[in-house]
Amino acid sequence: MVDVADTPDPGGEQAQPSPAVTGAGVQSVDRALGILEVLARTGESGVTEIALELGVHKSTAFRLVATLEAHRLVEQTADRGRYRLGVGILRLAGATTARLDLVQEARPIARQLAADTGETVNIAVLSESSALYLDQVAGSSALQSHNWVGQHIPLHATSNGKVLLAGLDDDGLEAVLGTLATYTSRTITGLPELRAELARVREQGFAVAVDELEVGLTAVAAPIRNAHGDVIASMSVSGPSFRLPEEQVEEVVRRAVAAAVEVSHRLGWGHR
Amino acid sequence: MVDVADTPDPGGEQAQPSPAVTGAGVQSVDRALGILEVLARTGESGVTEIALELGVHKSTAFRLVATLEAHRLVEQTADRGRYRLGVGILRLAGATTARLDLVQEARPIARQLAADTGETVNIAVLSESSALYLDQVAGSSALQSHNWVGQHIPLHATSNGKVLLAGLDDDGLEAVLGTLATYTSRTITGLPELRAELARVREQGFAVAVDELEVGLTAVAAPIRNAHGDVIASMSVSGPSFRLPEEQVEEVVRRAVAAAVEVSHRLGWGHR
DNA sequence: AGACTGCGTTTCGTCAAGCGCAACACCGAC
DNA sequence: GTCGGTGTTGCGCTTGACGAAACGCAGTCT
Repeated sequence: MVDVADTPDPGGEQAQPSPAVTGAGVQSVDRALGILEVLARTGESGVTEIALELGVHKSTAFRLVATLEAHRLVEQTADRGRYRLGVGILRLAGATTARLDLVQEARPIARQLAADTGETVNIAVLSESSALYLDQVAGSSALQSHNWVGQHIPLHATSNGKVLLAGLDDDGLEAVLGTLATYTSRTITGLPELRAELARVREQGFAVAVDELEVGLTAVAAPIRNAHGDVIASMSVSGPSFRLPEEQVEEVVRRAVAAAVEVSHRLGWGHR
Repeated sequence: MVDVADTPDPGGEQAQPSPAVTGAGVQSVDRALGILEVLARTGESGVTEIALELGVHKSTAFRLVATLEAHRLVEQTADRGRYRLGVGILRLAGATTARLDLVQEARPIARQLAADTGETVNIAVLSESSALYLDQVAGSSALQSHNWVGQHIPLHATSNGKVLLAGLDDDGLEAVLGTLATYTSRTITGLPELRAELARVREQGFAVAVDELEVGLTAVAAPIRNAHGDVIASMSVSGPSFRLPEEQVEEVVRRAVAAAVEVSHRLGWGHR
């Protein structure tokens, strides 16, 4: 057919081989997924707002959103309203965690641990330079308490994070650690101090964080290992500091370590 | 050519048993989301398999998968391996659950249930070896029972409690159960009888309690589940026994179960 | 060993699918 | 009323996505 190259290639203007900053493959899909991320960040947005954020036209954003809506990944608040993430995400997330034998094996034990201690139990893995929470079992009260699943948490200021860091070698540590942000007066911000703390964690087989991420929040964590002995995840018990005084932390640590060991066994660690 | 979405029809797109993509919208996005659904169903698939399932060419499927991978929504098992859902899904889910509150999602449905039955509706969760009532919607009748919100109620003598217990495994059951106090002559006090009753509850998907906590008080309850299928709460309809004769209980049970299922769906429970 | 078959991956020319534009319906505020 | 804002919808044009075929690599059968 006609070669309507109105804008001919101006001489040697090679197309940049990697023009896409976002690592784009299929662009419309890329944009659609961008919409999901925008909604995850903002919680709720209108079509115009989304279009602005993505740098595309309103109508484009609308069509993408409509497609996402057909799959229940987003939903609109009113008949003529803004959009937010929908339940389809949750169904996919359920399938994601169901697939992870880690979560499968850990869940009953986590539940038992939560029942024994009366506090919230979390399971986290290392992901993209932070701790990603895979699963959570609420403790005594407040099943509606804040859900951390899917959240990214700083590594140096949490018991889970310290356990995960302690499982890395020096190279891995350097690759993962960024700047050590300060959250409270007790947050470990110096690299030497952190290394010392990690050595202690490695030696004693658990980590404790009191008021390091948030004042009044105490957490203990223990490593979960795979068949090779690598630390692949961390299991934590956390609650308000007043409910977890020092003498009780010992008992909680004992239970948490035992639970983590049990999960590790189920994953094939130290068999026979 | 194909008319894109003659009518958006946001309601009737379910129950397409064939893996064929749902249709309307931006085609490539539609296919990409189809891939997510395929992976959610199969747990793990190769490019060729996905392409076959979607009815597209291998290369097309690959490009879509690669785009999804760039956003961490899928990941491949090995360097040259199959694909499965990734952690990006969990991050999105975190943003979704952040706004999902059990009480908030359940209240409109509970209100409808109360209106339909004319009786009081309660929502309870497991907390510290008893049932904690989170919310209550009064029925239409003048005869009101007192407000139970915030109260801790014995697990073995209420319909809500039995539903919550039925959601536990044996270990959890043992951890939670104390002594089975006697409230009326119909209270279940023997552990074997309770186990049998819980098995029945588990099988039929609801619980009934007549005069077990208090003479003259009848209640039915159905489980509310999260995305993993765990029983996280229980929704009950309760009223004076004389207003809930046996033949009417059937109808109330049907409504209560339907309401609980609806709430579960809003919380991401699959299985339409 | 070698041929063969399967996989995931890459390249490339073609064409229709998706894009931006602009107009639309609708709502609330000045 | 007008204006500015929203989400929504046709419509041509072109860009971006598609399918066919080739490629590199691992197993596996002969």
